[in-house]
Formats: sequence, C-alpha cells, structure tokens
Amino acid sequence: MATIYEVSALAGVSLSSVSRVLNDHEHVSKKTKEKVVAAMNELNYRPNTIARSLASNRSNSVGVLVSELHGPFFGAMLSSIELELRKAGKHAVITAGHSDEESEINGLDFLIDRKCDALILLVDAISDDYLIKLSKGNTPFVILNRNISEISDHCFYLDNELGGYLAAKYLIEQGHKEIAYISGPLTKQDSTERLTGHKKALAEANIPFKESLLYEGDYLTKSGRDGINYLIKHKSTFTAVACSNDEMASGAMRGARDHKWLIPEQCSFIGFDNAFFTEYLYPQLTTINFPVNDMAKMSTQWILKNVYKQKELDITNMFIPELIERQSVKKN
Amino acid sequence: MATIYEVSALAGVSLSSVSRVLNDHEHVSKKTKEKVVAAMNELNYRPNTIARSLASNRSNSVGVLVSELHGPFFGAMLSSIELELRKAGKHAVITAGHSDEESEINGLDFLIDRKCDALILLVDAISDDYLIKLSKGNTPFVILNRNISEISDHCFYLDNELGGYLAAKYLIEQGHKEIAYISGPLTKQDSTERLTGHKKALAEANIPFKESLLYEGDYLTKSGRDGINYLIKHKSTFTAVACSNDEMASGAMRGARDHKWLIPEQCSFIGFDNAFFTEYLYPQLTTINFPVNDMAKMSTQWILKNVYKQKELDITNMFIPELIERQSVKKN
DNA sequence: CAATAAACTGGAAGCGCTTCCATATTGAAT
DNA sequence: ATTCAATATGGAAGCGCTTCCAGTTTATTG
Repeated sequence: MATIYEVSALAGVSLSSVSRVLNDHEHVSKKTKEKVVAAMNELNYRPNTIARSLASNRSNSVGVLVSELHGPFFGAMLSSIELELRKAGKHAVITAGHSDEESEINGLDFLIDRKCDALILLVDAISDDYLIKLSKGNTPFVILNRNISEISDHCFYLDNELGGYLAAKYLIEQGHKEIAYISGPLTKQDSTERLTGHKKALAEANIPFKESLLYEGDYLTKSGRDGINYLIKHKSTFTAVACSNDEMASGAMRGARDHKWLIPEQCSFIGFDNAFFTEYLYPQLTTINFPVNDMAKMSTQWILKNVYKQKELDITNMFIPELIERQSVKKN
Repeated sequence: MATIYEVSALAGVSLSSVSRVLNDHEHVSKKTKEKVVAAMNELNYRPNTIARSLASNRSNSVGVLVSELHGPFFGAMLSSIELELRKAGKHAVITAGHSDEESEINGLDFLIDRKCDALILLVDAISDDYLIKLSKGNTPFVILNRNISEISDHCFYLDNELGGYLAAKYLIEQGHKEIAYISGPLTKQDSTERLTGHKKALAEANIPFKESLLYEGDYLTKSGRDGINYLIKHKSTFTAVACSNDEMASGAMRGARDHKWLIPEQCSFIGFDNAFFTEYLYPQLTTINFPVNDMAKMSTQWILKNVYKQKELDITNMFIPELIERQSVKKN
C-alpha cells in the first residue's frame, strides 16, 4: 500500500502539499495539484483513513445505533438514513444496542471511540440523564423516536399521543364502543403516549376506559397473539382492538383467526406505524402512518447542517401521524 | 481524555508497560499491573481505538456488507451475525451496498480502509472475479448466500436447487400439475438455482415446464402481486404458484385476493425463506425454510476460528432447506 | 521598479498507541 | 556464591497522516 510519502517523492513535492490536495485545500497551485494527482494514480494510492482520523480527529462517517437490526420499523429507518448519508458522501457505521442499557452504552462508546463525526441514536434503554450528559461531550448526536425536553432540539419524534388518539377516534366513529388495546411495553415513552391518546379519544366520547381491555405486549408479533388470547380467556367483550404497532396487530389477527373469528366482521383491528407489510395482510390493515422516511431524512439533514455545514434548511422535530384507512375495520 | 502517557506517569512505569497491560501481554508482574490498572481507573482512561488500529493494524471489529438494510431476510441475518460477534467480544461494523456494483465496492473499500479484521459479505452485484482477487488481499472474508467455486471454502450458502425442488415436489404430491412460478431476478444465482430445482421436480413427474407460467420478479412484495396480475392477464391457467421468496408469495396472495380468489381453495401458494411473518399471514404460508440463523452463526464462527483463533470447530459450507407445511396449499 | 499583500510550499511536530530491542531483575540450579 | 535462563521493564522508532509556522514565490499597486 502506497503512502502519502511515496506520492510526495514521486510527485517531487512535500508531504504537506500532498496532504493539501488530498483535503482539497485552497492555496495549491494547479501545477502541483496535477503532479500529485498523477502520482496518486500511478501508485494506486489509497489514503489510510485510520491515520487521517488519528491526525485530524475526524472520520467522515456517522455512527448509527439502533435497538434492533431487524423488524420493519428499524429496517426502514436504517435504510433511509444510510441512503441519505450516502447521497451526501458520508458513511454510516451501524451497530446495535438490543434495548439493553449496558449493550447500548457499549455500542455508543464504540462509535464515539471510532471518532464518528456525529451519531444517530434510536435506543430506549439508555437513560435520559446519560444522554443529557452525553450532549455536553464532543460528539454531536440526534435522538430518534424519543423526546427529552432538556435536549429536545436534538430529538426527532412522532406525536404519538395524536396517533393513539386518531386510531381510537376512528374506531369510535365507526361505531365501536368496546375497544381493546394491546400496547407496547409501558416502560417505553412511545407506548405510553399512544395509550394516552387512546384514552383521550375514549374520554371525549364518554366511553370509560376499562383496565380489563388492556394488554401490555412487547411490540413483537407474538405478543399480539398472546394479547388476543389473554383478552378472550378473561371473557372480555370487545368489537375492535387497537394495537400499538402493526406487528402486534398482525399477531392479534392471527390469534383471532385461531378462534375462528371473522375479520373484520366479528372484530376490527387497527395497527400503528404503517409498515410496508400491512398492505399485504388479509384483510389489509387499517393503521396510523409513521413517517419513518421523513424522520430519517430530517435527522441526517440536521447532521449535514450542524456538523458538516453542508445545508441550510429548516428543521422540524415533531412529526405528524395520519390515519391510513384500509379494510380491517368495519362499521359497527 | 487521558492518554496512555498520563497513565504511565501516574503509575510510575513506562509507556510500554501500560501498553502491555492494556493488551494482556504475558511478562507483566502483578505489581505493575495493579499500579497501571489503578491509574487507569483514577484517570478514567479509555484507549483510543484509532491510535491502536494505526499502530497495530487491527481493530477488533468485523465489517458486514449487505445488499439492503431492510427486509426480513437481511434483518434476520444482520441480527444473528451481530449477536454472535457481540458474544465473542467483537464489534460489527455494518454498511450497505444496495445491489449496485459501485456502491458495493465503495462499501467494501470503506470497511477494508477501516482496518476491519475480517469481513462478512452478503452482496450480489460485485463480480466473482473481483471477490476472487480480493481473497488474495490481506483482509480475510466470508461470503454469504453465494457460492464461488474458486473460493468455496469462504462461501456459506443454501442448497437452493434442493429448496426449489422440495417446493415443487410438495405441490405435485398435493395433486397440482399446472404450477406457476414467480422467480427472483434471474441474474442472481439463488434465483436461477431455485428455478432449476423447480424444473427438476416437474421433469421427474413428467410435467412439462411452461414458459408462460414463469414470471420474473425482483424479490420485493410488489412484484409478487405484479406476477399474479401478469399471469392472469395472459390467461394462464394454474392451480398453484411457487414463489422464490416469501415476500413475493405474500404479494401474490394479495394480488389473487384482489381478483376475489379464495386461498387456498382456488389457488395454492408456496413461498421460500420461512421469514418470521409467514406464520402470521392468512392463510399461514407453506414455505421452504432457510436456516438464516445457522448460516449467520457458522460464518461468524469461521471468522472466530480463522481470524481470531478463538474456536476450533467443524465448518459446514452448505445448508439444507426444509419444507414447512402450513395452510396455503390445498390438495388438488 | 520598489513595496506590499497574497498565494504557495516545505519542515517539523505531533495525534496515541504498538512493538522491537536492549537492559535489568529474579530465581532456580549448580 | 556463581551461572544461566526466564521473566520483567524501559527506550525509542514508527504507523500514515494533519496542521501550524515560517519562508519563498508570485501577483498587484502606485
């Protein structure tokens, strides 16, 4: 592997000059630039990124830390982020935190130690305090799908309460009064906010919220099915079930079908997120849209603007959910 | 940020000694080790990984390059790989290639330049020749879901032909004779192999393969739906459709349902991969299992064994698909 | 054409660590 | 005690680059 030194020798210039053309500095004459470029090509020179990072404390890469690497939500988010960064000539370094505080901090340290220029965090186990402290460090970052008021200008999040509200309101408008709710882990901010919105819509319609119609799931498909089984086993009556994400909704439908229920004739279902697969379920799932793409784009643009000084644009931190009406809800 | 230098000063030993305890070298007395550790704690010392990489040409991380970051197949693979590496105390650096040769090579260079100790490649646009040449370089790597005979001991792949064969055979056993096939891109190895297996099963049963029953999709859900529409529009008759992956099968079912077909009464469907969601489709999708987890594990173990000398174990390169019988296929 | 500013170039230090080599210390064996 | 190997430690070079500073060249102006 050729080094900058060999390039400088071949081109007949100094190390500094080679470095300057490498970094597109001003104040390099056209002539030396040409000589250097020619030498680089001849030697098939490739800069050593590690050495550059050590000397400059930069890396031209942004670290992305997610709870999980699989699942439609994380997949879509990762894809969008990576694409947006790639367009801007930056590299994404992705790693996973597994919703476990130690692992998440470990992943965070890894990315910081690798001198990522900035971080995008989609994690839920690390505490607010830790992140607030982190914001005083040297590595700039944004937080996705979470709002920490002390550093809310670094946060990009959905109006989850509105989402939960819209879903419940829609069911109510369709004539449902007995509405079961399968939530995500109630330790997570998004879960509780969605549930709050749900309750708010019920209250507005003077429908009491019944604890017996609530099942706390874990956002995974299986827990939707478990939820339905739980509700049925406890002899709850309901004509619709609202789920805190699409995967649980799909699991819930599967569970209902195991009991020979007709969907949506005997029971309506509504999801949350508008994951790509919802359109391919049967019946097609009515759900709440989570503008994953927009959020991914906005967060990378924040970084391009604030860290790389590339763009000048307006930043929106909160995103608005919307109802996507399909076929899993019936008038009651 | 404290450096090794400050640690050595505080501990009253040399730089080399600090480095030795940092790297768990032999020949360090218990006493100096204790002094150094104490100093590190007191200074809250964190090694600079970049500097270590530069000096040692190692990074304690393995690069993972995938075609896409989303979708159940890639998601599951990434998750398993990351988990396996994490268990072994190694870090995964993930990046995407988007099935585009330039992007893939770009990602590859990125990972190599970052001095990853090894690479895991799940890509399809980079040519065999390029990878063969790469195998003569300094960065060891494995290739997933692809078999290049010149370097087949670096390759981990499914017996795709057997998979295609098993699916078709099962349909035939259930009495189907007119079987449509929705394939992946026929430029991709796995697609053509699966199709070959399909044809083989037909031939064994003396059923002629009809070009008119073949639709070339792209592995995405939508193309399954497009495939069904295409087949219907061209007035093909068939009682079953085999798909080259589960997403297209799900799209195909959706398409069939748009035409008011009953599934599986009027038409049977079989998928490929056994993605997690197939169990939650309605009807539950009969499919071919792709042991994603096993493959991910095996490939990381190859690295642990050959690069990090951690494990000593037998390596299997080819994995065997299996039929998963569920409810989307009916006796004909 | 001199004076001055602007553009360009080279030298050298330094980023934080690893690793080789040489020297010093220890302990076991004679 | 003496010798020799094994073990432990320090010094210093070097990984490949960036960046500051000082010095040199070129262009600009009156």
